[in-house]
Amino acid sequence: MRGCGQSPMNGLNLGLDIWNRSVLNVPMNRGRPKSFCPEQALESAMQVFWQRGYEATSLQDLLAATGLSKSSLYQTYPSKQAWFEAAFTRYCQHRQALLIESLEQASSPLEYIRGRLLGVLDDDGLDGIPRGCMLVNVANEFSLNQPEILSLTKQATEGFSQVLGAALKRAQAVGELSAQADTEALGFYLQAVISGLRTQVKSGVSAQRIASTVDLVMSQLR
Amino acid sequence: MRGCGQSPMNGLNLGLDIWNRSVLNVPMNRGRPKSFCPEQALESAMQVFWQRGYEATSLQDLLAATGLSKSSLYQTYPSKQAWFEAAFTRYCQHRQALLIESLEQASSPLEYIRGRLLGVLDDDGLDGIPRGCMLVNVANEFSLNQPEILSLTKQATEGFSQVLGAALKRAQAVGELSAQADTEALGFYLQAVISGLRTQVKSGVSAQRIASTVDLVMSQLR
DNA sequence: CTTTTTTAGGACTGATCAGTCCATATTTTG
DNA sequence: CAAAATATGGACTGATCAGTCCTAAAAAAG
Repeated sequence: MRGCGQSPMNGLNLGLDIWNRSVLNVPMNRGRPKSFCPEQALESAMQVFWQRGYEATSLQDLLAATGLSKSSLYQTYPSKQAWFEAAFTRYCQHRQALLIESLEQASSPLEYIRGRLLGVLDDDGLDGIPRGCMLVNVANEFSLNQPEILSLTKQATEGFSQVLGAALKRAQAVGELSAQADTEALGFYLQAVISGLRTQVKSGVSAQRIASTVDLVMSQLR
Repeated sequence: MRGCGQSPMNGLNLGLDIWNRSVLNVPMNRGRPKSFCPEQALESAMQVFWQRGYEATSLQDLLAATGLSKSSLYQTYPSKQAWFEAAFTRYCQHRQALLIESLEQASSPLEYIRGRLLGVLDDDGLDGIPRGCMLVNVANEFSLNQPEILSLTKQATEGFSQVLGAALKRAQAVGELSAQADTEALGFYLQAVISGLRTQVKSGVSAQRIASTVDLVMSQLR
C-alpha cells in the first residue's frame, strides 16, 4: 500500500526529491516505505484540530482521525504542537489559495465580497455542526504568548485582508466602487467583519440576522 | 475568618436569605462557616477561565486562583463545567452592566460607540497579555453542540448588540445619527465589528491598523 | 457540656494525557 | 542471499486529569 508517493516530504518538495534521485544519483529511500500518505494524514489532522481546537484534541483523536499508529504519528511530526502548527499552516495556505482562485473566477468583485460575507453561514463540519473559521478559532483560543502561533495568525489575517483588498481594487477597476475608497483599509475592515460574523454564528445568532448584517455592510460599500 | 457573609448563596439570594431568617423564623446556619467569600472565588475563577479558556484551565489552576480547597471547590459548584458556566454568566452580566452604566454617563453617544470600538485595544489580562473578550473566546472555543453554553453566548451577544442599538437611538435623539438608520440592525453590526476587531487584536494585528479601522467604521455612521 | 451541622484538608481513585521505547516487519542495496 | 535502513505495532512511562471520600475541625443549638 503506497497511496501517494513514498517521500515523507510534502508536495512542494516532492519535485526536488525526484530530481535529486534521477539527476544527482541520490539513492532511492531504503527501508520499509510508509503505508500512509503524509499529505492526507495532515489533512485529516487539520480537520480534527479545526473542529475541536488545540486543547480539546487529544492524541487519541489524532490517531483515530489519521489512522496512523503512534510511531508513525511521532515520526511524521515530533509533537502534538508540531502537528498543530503544520495543520494550521496548511489550513491558511489552502484557504488563501481558495479565496484567490474564486476571486479570479468571479465576474463581479462586489458579488464576490458578498459571497465571502455570506460564506460564514455555511461552514458546517463533518457532523453538520458549524466549526467556524480555523483562523478565528485559533486566534481566540491562544493568548498572545505563543510566538509561532501568533506569527501564523498575523500572517494569515493580513493575507486574507489583502485578498479582500485586491477584490476591492478590481471593484474599482470595474466601476463598482468609488476610486477614492481606501481599498487596503477596507480589506482589513471586511476581514474584521467576517471574523465578527463568524463569532456571531458560533454564538447562536440566527442566519437571518447575519444575512441582514451582510446587506447592511454591502450597502455601505459604494 | 468570614470575609463576606456566611451565606453560600450568591448576591441575588442573600436578601431573601436574611428575610427568611428574620421573618420566617428560619434558624441561622449551623455548623462551621465558610472561610472564603463565594463571590470573590467566582470572580477569581472567572479571571482564570477568561485568561485561559475552558479546556486549558485545570482544576489545579482553579484551586490556585481561588485559594479554595478541593472540598470547598466542589461544594460550591459540583463540577468544572458548573464553575465555568457560573463564571461565564457572571462575566456577561458584569460586562453588560458596565456597558449600560458607561452609556448612561456618556455625553456623546457616538463617542461612546467609538470608545467601545477602541476598547478592544486595552483588554490586557493580569500578566499584560491580551485575553480578548470572554464572550468571543467562549463562542469560538465551543462548537454549537453545547446547549447551555450556546444559550449563554446567544443571550449575551444579543444583549450587547441591544445596548449598542440603544446608544444609536440616543445618537438619533441627539441628532448625531440619521433618523432613518436602523438602530437595531446597526447594533448587531457593531457587535460583529467589535468581535472581529478583538479577533484581529489576538491575531497580532497592530494597534494602528485597528485604530484606523475604527475611524473607517465611525465615518460610515451618519 | 453534648449534639448537630457544616466546612476543610488531603489522601485516593481510575482514566486519560502526551510521549518513549523496543521488537518486529518490510523494503532497498550490494 | 545478507546487510542496512526505515516503518510499524503496541507495551510502557510518569504526569496530570477531574472527581470522590473520609476524617478532623469549627461553629451553632440545646
